[in-house]
Amino acid sequence: MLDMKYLRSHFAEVKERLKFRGEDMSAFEDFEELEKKRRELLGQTEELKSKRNTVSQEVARLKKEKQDADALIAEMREVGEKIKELDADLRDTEEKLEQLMLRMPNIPHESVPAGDSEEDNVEIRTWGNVPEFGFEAKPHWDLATDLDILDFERAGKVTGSRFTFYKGAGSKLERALISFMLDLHTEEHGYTEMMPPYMVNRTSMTGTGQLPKFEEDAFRIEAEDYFLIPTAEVPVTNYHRDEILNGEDLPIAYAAYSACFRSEAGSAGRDTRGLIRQHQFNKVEMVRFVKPEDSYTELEKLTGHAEKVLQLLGLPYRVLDMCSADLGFTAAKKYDIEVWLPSYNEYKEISSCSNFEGFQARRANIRFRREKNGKPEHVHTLNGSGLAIGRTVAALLENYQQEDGSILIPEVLRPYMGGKEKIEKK
RNA sequence: GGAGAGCUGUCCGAGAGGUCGAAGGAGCACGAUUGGAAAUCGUGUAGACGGUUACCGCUGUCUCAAGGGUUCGAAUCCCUUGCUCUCCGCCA
Repeated sequence: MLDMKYLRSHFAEVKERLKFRGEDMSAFEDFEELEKKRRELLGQTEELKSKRNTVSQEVARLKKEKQDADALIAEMREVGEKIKELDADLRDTEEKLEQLMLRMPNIPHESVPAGDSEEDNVEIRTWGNVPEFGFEAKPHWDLATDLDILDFERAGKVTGSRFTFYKGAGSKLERALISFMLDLHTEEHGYTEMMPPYMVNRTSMTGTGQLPKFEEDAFRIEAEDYFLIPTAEVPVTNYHRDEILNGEDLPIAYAAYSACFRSEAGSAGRDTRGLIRQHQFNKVEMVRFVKPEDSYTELEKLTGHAEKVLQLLGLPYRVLDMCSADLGFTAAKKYDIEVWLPSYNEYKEISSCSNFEGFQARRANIRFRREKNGKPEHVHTLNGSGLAIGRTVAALLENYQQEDGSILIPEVLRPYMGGKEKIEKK
């Protein structure tokens, strides 16, 4: 959510910035009028309440002195009715204003490149060498099925499409990657490990920006009105919802493993094979709560932490600076990290590192105090995948495949794989 | 799932229709005292949203789990929801 006071005084400017990201502003045209109406109603009702308060004290005094207060009480009864009316009107106006605000996307940072589509994202660096195979390389779904380490078919029977069973060395590899990434982030990068709930309530989903606009992307538990988390970002960011943090404790950094659930509404027909687009996948997520003035250096740091995982795994990747059209609803600035995927013969997103500035902090009411008795300010929040595990498995299988269909295990993972050097057919 | 108890400020805890943003402690901050500390004493110690303002500030409204209701007036009475605790049942 944007800052209401800022919006009030810079509405024209904000409109320009949001048009820059391709947002249709017609839905927000009512903002100024609603905002003005809100303040008018607030002024009126507060004035009456003030009157009621003073007169009520007067009534108390008269009664104490055994004097007649009936006239005042009658008068206040009317005032009470009027207040009730105004309050109802005010509530209605505030509700409309809030709904509007909750659907207004974040303002892009000035460094965000202009663009109309994902074509305009800017590649800012690449790392590693794209492998060249002296044989016909296979996609990971074929490799994995041959090795009997993934079973998409039976998952289809047991649940439905876009699910999988990990099996044997495949399951162990998934587990190894989770442990490896968590250990790296906690031991080398200073994160505190966390395992969050996989279901959250509506308030949490609204806090991080998945709701109200993107409800169809999430799985919902109807009986409780809970949502399966699409990413650990949701529970972990909301961990500090409605809190005032101690400025000295910032930055606060959490690394959380969780399963993630996405309905993939609107993705029918895309990436139908393999691990790339599943309804359920594992991910290690990094979340940072920082001071506003630090958030852009923090974003570089966070992105570096995600890149480090790929470097240690020896997987070639590139980093993209997301253009104005591809920023997503909540981010002010976003880098995507894409790993090389031989089966696609291109780079494919494996991590997304974002600076939300105060956008989530305002929604979720996460603040901090610089000094003991200082005024609370909103923190800036950031998060990034470090990394999506399923896609990492896909990349490992494809990039480390051998001619005989076996998979070489990168050195850093071997301690987590019982010392095993390769995955091969039994 | 059944029965019961509770939810007040950073924490503990009073409060039972008007004088309550809320007694009293503790904690914390600052000051006095001290060679320094402990102890002691003094002072201070919410947030949101408006108005006003160059700034310090001043001022109004709201907030005692959340939302609604009764009343001239609600922390206090009523209703709904959430959460916590105890006992029973079921259970990884």
